[in-house]
Order: sequence, then structure tokens, then C-alpha cells
Amino acid sequence: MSEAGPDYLSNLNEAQRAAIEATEGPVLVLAGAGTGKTRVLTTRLVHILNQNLAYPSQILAVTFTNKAAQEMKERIGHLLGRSIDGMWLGTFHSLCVRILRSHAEWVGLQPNFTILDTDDQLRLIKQILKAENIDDRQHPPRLILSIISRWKDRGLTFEQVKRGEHDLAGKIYEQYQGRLQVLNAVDFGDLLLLCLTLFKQKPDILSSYQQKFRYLLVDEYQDTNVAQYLWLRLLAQGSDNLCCVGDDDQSIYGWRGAEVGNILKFEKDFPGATVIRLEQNYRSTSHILGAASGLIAHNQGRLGKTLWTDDKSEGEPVLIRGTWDSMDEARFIGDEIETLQRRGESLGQMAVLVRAGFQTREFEERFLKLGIPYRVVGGPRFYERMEIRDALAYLRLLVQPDDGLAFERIINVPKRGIGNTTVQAIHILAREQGISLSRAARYYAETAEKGAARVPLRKFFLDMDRWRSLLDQEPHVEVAKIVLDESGYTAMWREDKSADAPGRLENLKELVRALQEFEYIQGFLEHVSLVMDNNQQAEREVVSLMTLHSAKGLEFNVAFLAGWEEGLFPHPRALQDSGDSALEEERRLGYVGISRARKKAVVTYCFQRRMHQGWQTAIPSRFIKEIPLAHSVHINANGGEVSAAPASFHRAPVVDFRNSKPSFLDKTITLHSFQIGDRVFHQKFGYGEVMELEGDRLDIEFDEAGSKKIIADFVSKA
DNA sequence: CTGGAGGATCTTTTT
DNA sequence: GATCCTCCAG
Repeated sequence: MSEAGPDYLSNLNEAQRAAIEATEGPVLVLAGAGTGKTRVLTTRLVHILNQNLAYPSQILAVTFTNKAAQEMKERIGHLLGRSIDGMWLGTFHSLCVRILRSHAEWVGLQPNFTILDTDDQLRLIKQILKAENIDDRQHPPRLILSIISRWKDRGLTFEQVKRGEHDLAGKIYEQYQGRLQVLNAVDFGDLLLLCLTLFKQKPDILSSYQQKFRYLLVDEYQDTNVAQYLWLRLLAQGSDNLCCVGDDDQSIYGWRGAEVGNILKFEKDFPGATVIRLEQNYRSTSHILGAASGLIAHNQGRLGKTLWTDDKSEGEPVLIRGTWDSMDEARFIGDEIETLQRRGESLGQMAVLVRAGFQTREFEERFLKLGIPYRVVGGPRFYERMEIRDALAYLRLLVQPDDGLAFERIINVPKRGIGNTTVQAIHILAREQGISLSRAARYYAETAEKGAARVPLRKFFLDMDRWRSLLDQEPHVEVAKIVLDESGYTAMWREDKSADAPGRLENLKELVRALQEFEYIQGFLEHVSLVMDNNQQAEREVVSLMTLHSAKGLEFNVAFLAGWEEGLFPHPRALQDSGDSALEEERRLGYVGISRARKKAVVTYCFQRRMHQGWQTAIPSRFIKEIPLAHSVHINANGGEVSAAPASFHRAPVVDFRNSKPSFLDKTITLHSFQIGDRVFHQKFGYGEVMELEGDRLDIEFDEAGSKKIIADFVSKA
């Protein structure tokens, strides 16, 4: 048992130790939720370094987020007692950038290429559609972009794409790549794809990397897509020492092109692979683990792990709680949080996890009212904010005069009197001459004989040239400040009276502050588009508010899982395109959610939700009845305990008084009724208070005399 | 030709 | 509720 070993190997179970010490050949670590996966990963790297099996620069480690990479780097440095500079540690994307920067010319790029985000991509697609005279209502740019992105995820260039069913998208794909080339730009999908192209076309470059990397390590392998898999397989051919860690039950990025198949067929792809299962859960109480396992057991096609725990205390069963509406839900969770806090639970150990981003709003309002400090994790990324993207466009244009997208973004921000007509004219000119948009604009400014916009356009280019020349004399941070000030951009927000203007100015300051850490603007731009996050918040103890997707890899003492209703979770949009496999992915999302909790998990649902434009009725999510009764307590919106899971949930006909227009009502009243098991629930909204119900009887308070009776009659008939 | 006002449309998850 | 788009007045 207590064999002598280095400190970092102590306190590990047998499987964990095996996963760390199996340094030769391909290894797949199937790690269930809460089994110490992160610890195994870092320890494995420390082990490799400590045994002098490789230098840091000979290790390639891929994490799912940049944040995870950062944390891992710190942990390893700490355990090892020295810095690990030189290790290739990061996301697939950041690692690909690193490779592409050194070999850009082989894939038709200049080394200072820019990386476009979704916004830029959409803009580009719209431009192409417009140029091709294609109706963007019939062919939504978002849809076309997603088709192209899925192709890229699968490692398909436009030449390789089988047209046919998406003929139009294929055509656009080709043009889109042409435009990117002109812009000297790539999108997220290209980073992988171009690396693959590079490896294919320059075998000597590939083999130099194959020889370089002695150890390869991939976290969250279940979320890799085909392109990433191909990339890994090529690089791993040198050493064969590839270690992938993942959990097929936590694969939640299928919609983004992730292939669970990658993890399912690992042994086939990498012959002689060792498969190690981590099944002892150290995180959750046995009730929570039981609830999560019971839910995920409804999925077919799993690799199958049986998680177990030593936990003797069992802890509390998972609480399933019905509420009337989304405000009621926020109220309930807010109260629970306050109660727990009074009992000594730290706010930093509580999280509210939701399916969709908009759900956080209701909680924010409630928490503000109660004075519960909170933080929305994820949300709109720092660099996706309008003011940041504008400012970045200025900087991009500064270092890349030909960046047409940046030009288009800020040419009339702030307003300079250069409107849509002028921009269109420049577009046409650019196409005719086959030059970049900003070059065409310059040409237009110098040569156009009419057009009111000539003067401001000329001034704009004079300014730009002047700022650019400043780069040689002044520190780049100063130049950035000058650009934002003299262009009138900061002034625009200072004069803006809207509520969020001060926040935007603050963000701009933050941007400049961040710029100071970089030697060149180019390096900064890349950092921003790939890495930068808005987790700049003070390290206070606050409740976390986030989507289930962003919760992956995190853990909390208490997790509130809100909005478990049909119509929201599982999300109908996910169900509509790919049926069963999508439903299973939604279920995995639920599994990820529950398994985030250490001590307490609370699932809530409500019958009315403010959604889209109005209210929507819902019934509890089908996942609720999949949580085993042995590990849960179900309290409905009336506060009564649901002793047995109902056999099925029925949606009763929705009664809408707006359609029947009873003459005695001068205000709109909508009544919804629905049945759960053998109980009928009713709730009105739009007027008055929440009704009380008692079996089949319904008590409502109305101002209008008589309406009460009529509605009660109606319900008894229904 | 620009910019404001008003109308239509749509909202999953993210490196 | 917010953003994108279209239409119209100056």
C-alpha cells in the first residue's frame, strides 16, 4: 500500500495512479464526473517532467478553455516548484495559431493574419449574399455560416465538400474563403483546417512536429471534432504517447461539431491503447451521485461507467421544486440562498445553472433586490461587447490598413457623415477593381468627383495615416489612447446619456490597461480574439450564475438547476433537428448539471415563464421523472409533496379567453390549465393574482363580479 | 445622401 | 427587449 514515492503520487487511488504512470503508448482515461480528472492530468504532466521523460517544450497539452490551461499551468508550476515555460499548453485553437504563425506562407497567409469572430463572419457572408443578389431572408446568413462551420469541423475544405443538398452553401463557402484570403484573415474553423492543409502539403513540417512532441495530452476528449481528431492523430504518430481524458457522458458540444464517436472508437483509432476507468467519485454525496447516475442511465450508447462513492453520510436527497412562474422560481432560489448563507454556507460555493443565457436575467433582478452579490459567468465575452469591438477595429485598421471588415465597422462610428450609400459605392468599386475595401475607399476619397462623403472620408484617412506614423515614435498604448480620443470615439460615449455608457467607457479603459501588457498591438489583437475574458471581477465571495455549458469542469457545494421544463430543457430547438441523439445530449447536460454539486442539488421548474414576447406555459421537464425517487424529494408549486413520480405528464388543452371573448370581461384574461398525473393545475395570468387550487376546485380573486363563478364553472366542465 | 423613427423579427449552448 | 432593417423627412 504505502510504497515509497514522490509526494505528488501520494493519496491517489489505484486507477488514478495507473493513469499517471502509464507513460508509454496511447492511453484513454475514461473519467466520470468528480473522479479527480484534473488532478490526474496535472499530476501526469508533473510525473513526466519529474522523471525527465521529456522537456516542457516536448509536451503538447490541450485543454478545453484557455482558463483551464492557465489553471493547469499554475498548478503544475506549483507542484513542480519551477516554471514550465515552453510547454505547448492551450486550446486546440491557440496551439494551431502558434503553428500557423510560423508557417503562414505555406497556406497563403501573411504571418500577421487576423482571426475573425462570429460577428465578422456573418458580416462577410452578408456581403457575399448581397453581391450575389441572393435574398438573405430565404437563405439566412446564420444558417449558411453554420453549415460552413460544420464542414470545417469535419475537416472539409470547400473543394472536398460534396455539394448537392447544400449547393448554395457550398458556393458561398468557396467565395467566403476567397474573401478571407484577400483580408488575410481566418476564422475559428480555419485554424484547424489550415493546420491540416499545412501538414498535408508540407510533410517535412509535419514530421518536425511529430518528432518534437514526445508526450501529447488532451482533456475533454469527448468534445473534440473530426478536424481536431485528425490533427491529433497526425501529431501523435511521432511518439505514440497520446493520453486522452474524457467522459462520454459529459459530451455536450455535439451542436458545435464535437463527435462523441471519437472517444467511443479510441481503441480502434489507436491500436494497443490502454483504457483506464476512473469511477470513484470524490465530489458528491451518494444521493446526488445516485440522482445523476439515474438520469444518465436513460441514455443508450454509452461506454458505461458505474460511479461509486465512499460517502457514508448520504447527505440530502435532491430537492425538486415546482414554482408558479419564473419570478416565483427566482424568489424561491433567492430565499434558499439566504437560508443557506445564514447557516454558514459560503456564497462562492453556490451556483445557479440554467439552460439558456436569458434565464439569468430573472435571477439578477431578484438578487439585486435581495442584495445577494452574484456574478454572471460567461455571458457576453469582453471582446464581444460593442465598444470593445469598435475600439479593436480601430487598432486593427491601424496595423492592417487593408482590413476591410474593421474599416466597414468604424468608418461611420462615431458619425462622420459617411452613410450607407457611400459604403455601397465603395463596395462596388472594390469589387470592380479587385482591391480591398479600405483601399477602394481611399481611392474613392481621392478621385470621386461628387458625393458629400468625400471630405470626411479624406479626413479619416489623413488621421489614420498620422496615427499610424505615431506608432514609430510613441509607445503603442499612447497611440491607442490618441486614436480613441482623436477619432471622437470616447467622446461619443461620454456624450451618450444612456445608462450603460459609463460602463462602456470603463471597458475601454480596461482594454487600454490590458494593452499595456503587450509589446505590440498585433500580439494583443490575437490575445483578445482568442483568449481574453471578462473575469476581471474582484475575488469576492459571490453566487455564480451561468449556463450548464459554462459549468462544465466546475464544482460547488450547492447547485441550483433552474428551468427544468418542457420547452426549455430539453431545448426544443435541439430536438427538432436531430431527434434522439440531441435528446441524449440534452440529458447529458442535465447530468453535468447535477454532478456539479457536492452537498446539495436543487432542481426547479415553473409553469409560466416570461419568454420571447410574452408568457409561456410549460409542464415539468421529462428529465424530472427520470431522477430516481430514492434520491429525490419532489415538492410541487403548492408546497405539497409529490409522493410518486407521475406516470406521464399530459398537456391539457390551453384555454384562452381572448378567443372566446366573454362579454363580461373588459380586460384580457388568459387561463391555462394542465394536468400532472391525475392532478389538474390551473393558473391565470395577465390579470389578478395567482389562483389557489384545491383538487378540482379553483378559487380565484377577481374584481369583476361574476367572472369568478364563470371561470370556476368552465374549469369544472373541462 | 444621411440619419432618425418606426416596424418586423427572433432569441441555445461557445472555442 | 433588443437588434436589425426599411422607409421617409430634411
